[in-house]
Amino acid sequence: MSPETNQARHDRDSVARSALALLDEVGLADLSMRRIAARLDVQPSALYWHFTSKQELLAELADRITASIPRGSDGVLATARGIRDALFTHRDGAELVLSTYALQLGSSHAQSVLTAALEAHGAPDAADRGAAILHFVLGHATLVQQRMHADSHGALPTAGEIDVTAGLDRVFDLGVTALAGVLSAPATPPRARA
Amino acid sequence: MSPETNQARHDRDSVARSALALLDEVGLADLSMRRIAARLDVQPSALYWHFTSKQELLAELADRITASIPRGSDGVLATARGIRDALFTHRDGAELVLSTYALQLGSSHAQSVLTAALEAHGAPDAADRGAAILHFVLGHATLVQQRMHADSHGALPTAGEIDVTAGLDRVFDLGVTALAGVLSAPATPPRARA
DNA sequence: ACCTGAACACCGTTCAAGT
DNA sequence: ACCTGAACACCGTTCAAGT
Repeated sequence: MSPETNQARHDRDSVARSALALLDEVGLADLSMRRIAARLDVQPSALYWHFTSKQELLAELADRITASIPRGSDGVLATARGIRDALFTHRDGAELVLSTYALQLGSSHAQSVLTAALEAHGAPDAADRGAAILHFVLGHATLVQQRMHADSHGALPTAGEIDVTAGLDRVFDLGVTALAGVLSAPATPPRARA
Repeated sequence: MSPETNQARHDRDSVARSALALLDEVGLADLSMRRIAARLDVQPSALYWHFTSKQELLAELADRITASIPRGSDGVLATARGIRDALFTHRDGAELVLSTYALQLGSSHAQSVLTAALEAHGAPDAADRGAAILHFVLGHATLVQQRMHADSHGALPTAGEIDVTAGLDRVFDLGVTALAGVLSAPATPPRARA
């Protein structure tokens, strides 16, 4: 009985996976190194063998979230939805990716997927439009996700029976198609050019 | 010599102003209740006479930042720039307003100024476009502001001599004009309708 | 009306030392 | 290679008590 007696012995991957699971349970604000350590039955200082700082751990989590973004979706809108949905996969995922991206840590996978989709569509300023769409998606998703969670637990001024999330999908689609350029706008079919 | 002997005696306004000044010096991450209290020569617990929580204080700061957004600028792009510049007026202003707005605390002054500008321009979906532009501006400004400050202090992977801020103004203008609708696009002058 | 003093339950990080 | 134990310098918040 030497293999799984009860000693833990973790590595980078097991720490990150445990942290990601804890993120879903308690949210980013309560995701502390001490809580992660407790979940692994380990002293807080043990985490610093695997990650040099909390920031590095968070960057790893952000990378795992963006890594699940599907490449080569059909069209810019579908790609943008893929990014948004990846952010929504984990609690506070948008906020986490936004702040990590701002500090220029973590990969730029989302950015590259977006510009690829734009180039495939023949957009003129693929790089600039890709950046703009990414900024919009991150801002939008951060706002919506925080609001969604605040709604589910009643901790805000409830304005009657109105669902605050209603209409936000419409705003998202409008935003992405507008930023992508006239080519992929759904309401106005592209007029054949001479 | 009774008026200004040395006793402090503060109110809501003096606390908020001191906190805003400290924000510019140390940034949002290091803006603690204890630091604000120290700056006012007061015990940390004294702050809770004026604000029920740190979150309420931060919401007040966010309101003061957005209150400086000018109403009735000429055009949607100018209005959006006014919002961005107001966020840039204080260190981490964009991040602060974004997170406060997400929690649905603080005023929606920025939102209303934007939709007003859009309606004045005769945009069809003024409310939706206003929301989309606000999400874009908040996401964009948060990203840019964090990157700007990381640049000025050398704490990131410097990719040669390239200025990271270069081209971001272009992305901002492109994003806002695209989201506002074809009417106010600068590169393509509005073709006279029949 | 506004503040002190003391406490409670937490943080991230470092570092010698253990196995 | 991976972890413990103990410490350091912090947090936000509460609450009785002072003036």
